[in-house]
Amino acid sequence: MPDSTPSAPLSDASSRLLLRNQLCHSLYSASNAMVRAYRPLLEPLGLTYPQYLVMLALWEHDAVPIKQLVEDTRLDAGTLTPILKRLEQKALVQRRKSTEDERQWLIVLTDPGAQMREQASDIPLKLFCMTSMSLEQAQQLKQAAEQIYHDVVRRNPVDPDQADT
Amino acid sequence: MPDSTPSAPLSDASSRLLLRNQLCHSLYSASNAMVRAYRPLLEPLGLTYPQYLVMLALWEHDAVPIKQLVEDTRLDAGTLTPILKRLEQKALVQRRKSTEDERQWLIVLTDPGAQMREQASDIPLKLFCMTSMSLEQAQQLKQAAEQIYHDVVRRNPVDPDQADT
DNA sequence: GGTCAATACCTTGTGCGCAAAATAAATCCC
DNA sequence: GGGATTTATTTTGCGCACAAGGTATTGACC
Repeated sequence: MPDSTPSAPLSDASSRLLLRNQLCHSLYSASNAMVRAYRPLLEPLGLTYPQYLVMLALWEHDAVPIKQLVEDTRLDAGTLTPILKRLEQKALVQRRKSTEDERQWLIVLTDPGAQMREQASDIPLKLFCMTSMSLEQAQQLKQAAEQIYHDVVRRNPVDPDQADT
Repeated sequence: MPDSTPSAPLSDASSRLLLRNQLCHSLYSASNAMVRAYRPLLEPLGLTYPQYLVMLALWEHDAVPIKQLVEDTRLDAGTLTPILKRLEQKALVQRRKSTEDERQWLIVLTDPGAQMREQASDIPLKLFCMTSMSLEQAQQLKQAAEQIYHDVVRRNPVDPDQADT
């Protein structure tokens, strides 16, 4: 392996700046490619990938405040607002004002929204089958992605109070 | 581990639809968090993460046609056009018409663009230090991300002729 | 040498990501 | 109980992702 996998990709500044040594570039392009791969699978449902994430969250817990959707989907609140608006336009969800806290909106599945779960049930397997990964590899990759997520979120917290604890 | 890491996350449709079993969700949020983590590091250079990717590519090969930048950065051509326009506005690159093929533009670093490489040299290490990953873990994650990228790109090719070969 | 398809690149339109600022309701606190 | 602070959500503005469609140049083929 003369140069495709140098033994010390962090050894000097020059090799660190090589695109082929950039873990983040691999992560970034893999994520984008994955969203692209979802597109034809989600197209029959009329969903985008982030919209699908919201539906996944709602199929687990219906009638949840937006705050919890932010937490579960890891989407930004400012991103979620227009996504929910579009899901509402498609008659998949409804907004209901929380009774005990007038600031909160509860997001509720409509019947079509709840029924869509069936049509989506084979999507995860289909996407997994696009890859040549073993289940073990996939689990390992998931765990590594989780670790990097929590690491960099901890160091770039939304709430500065959580920094360096 | 009663339910946080079920032994068979692909066993039935119900558990496959759980957000916590979605490798793609981990990948997606890790990638987004990573880009967020780059922001404060790139802010002194006045670059976004995709712009930084282009600069990385140019620091390797100057005076390249856009077609090669598409390949190296894995960014879409339609995405690259406005990125290059912004880099040009910041006087980091210039466009030069190729002499042997009038369709091609060559992207050339300006002096400030080339000199920016020095200021960027410690960014990869800084980001790596935000994580708690070992070098081995990082290399493993990179390789897994590469695999998933090539797998799903092969199955969702830009050029249909490449499908299922 | 003139069509015709392929190639390189750009444009347009929609949706997302996210920082920063705004709004409005709840809570703290004296 | 009234003003200050916090919390839940929305808005605004900019940049990116990408599909679809357009333009112009090249090269292949007849």
